[in-house]
Amino acid sequence: MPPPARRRTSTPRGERTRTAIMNAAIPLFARHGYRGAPLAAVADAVEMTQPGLLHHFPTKEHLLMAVLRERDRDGIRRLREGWYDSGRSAMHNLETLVEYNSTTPDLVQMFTVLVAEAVSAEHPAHEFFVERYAAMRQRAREAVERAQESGEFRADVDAERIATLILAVMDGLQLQWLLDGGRDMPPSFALFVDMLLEYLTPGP
Amino acid sequence: MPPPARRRTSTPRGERTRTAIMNAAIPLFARHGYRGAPLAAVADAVEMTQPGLLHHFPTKEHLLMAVLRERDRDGIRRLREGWYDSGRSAMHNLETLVEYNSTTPDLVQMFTVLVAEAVSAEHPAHEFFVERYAAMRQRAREAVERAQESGEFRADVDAERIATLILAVMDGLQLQWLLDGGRDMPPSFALFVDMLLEYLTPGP
DNA sequence: ATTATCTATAGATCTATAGATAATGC
DNA sequence: ATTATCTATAGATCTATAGATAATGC
Repeated sequence: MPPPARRRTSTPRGERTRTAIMNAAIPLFARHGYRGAPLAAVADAVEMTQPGLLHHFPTKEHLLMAVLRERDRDGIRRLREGWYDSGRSAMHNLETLVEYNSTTPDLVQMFTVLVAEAVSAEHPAHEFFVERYAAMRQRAREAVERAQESGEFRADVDAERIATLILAVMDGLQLQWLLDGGRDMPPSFALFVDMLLEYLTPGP
Repeated sequence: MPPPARRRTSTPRGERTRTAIMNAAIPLFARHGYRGAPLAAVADAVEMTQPGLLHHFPTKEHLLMAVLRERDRDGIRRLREGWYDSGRSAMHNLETLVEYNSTTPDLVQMFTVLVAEAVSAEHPAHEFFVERYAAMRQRAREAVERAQESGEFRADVDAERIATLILAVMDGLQLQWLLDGGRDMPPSFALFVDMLLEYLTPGP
């Protein structure tokens, strides 16, 4: 006999509620972090009781991971096209991503706050973020390496370090942007890309 | 009649205890954030009871702010010399700072975790970090501007944006370093400084 | 019949206060 | 005398469970 199904089947209504709960959780995790956001606040935001919410996500940790995985999938989709055409187009893609990010402050804040919280190995999302960063770095590294192989970028620079720098600039700009509403991200990132392309372009 | 003194006078013994408490708080705020670190854990670490601790810092918030201000003063002291000699020496100073930071992971982690928590305007350290970043950015901007005025750096780049980038790279590298123990910060930062100096050096 | 939601609540934390005792310093 | 520390505890949260009721779908 097969083991009992782990997840209860769910109706269309249930699916809608799950989605609403995840969307409501984003600004709350963003503002208060995982530890600081009470489940009851998420439940309130979708006008239901806290035990009602737990019918859809058996624990707070399940809710957290569901939100992270769902939103991460979205972000990855956004990087698909044009990523490998050339080094320049990959960098251009990143600029587009940064512009998009600057239109979704809640999402950016949630990821910024949660990754910092998750630096600690005990945090439920620690593994998730370790893997997420490794994957993003590898993706960026591959783009740089291809451009190096084609001769578009100079080959005497460590592609992994460039990848690390690119992620660092994106994260660091997000932090300053969140901390001080006025600060604009895209032009600062564009300046970095400018620097990077000049640096990586082979001398004449 | 003068109003009663706000802070109780304190003996040498009291001062020692205060210092011990602040030092014990650093790794705990680093690992669990402000909200996640119970006062009782800090008290345990210095082998005293939680109400005993509150004799020295009237509230948890007072402890947080005392630790932040104390450690910030330290960091600023470390940037004084050579900062203004030239653009290159300022950048070299930053490399030294990054190298120093890589020897104090607890401090780096505390600042990284707390600034993210403090992005939210309700956080008790929000104002502190907003001001801290504004001050650091201004300091970096001034160094770039002086190098531009002396002709060492090209003058057609916005010094404020360069300053923003420098802070972003430092923060972003710290995050990846904390998340993935192995990642080395100083060489990545050195690569960035290399790029930056090449970019800012006036053409021949 | 099954899923969705609610009320009630146990059990675990956590900050801060009240009030007593122990240690220290003029 | 004053500061430092302790015991005891009130009061506020917060997660998760038990068990009942309401709504939905074959």
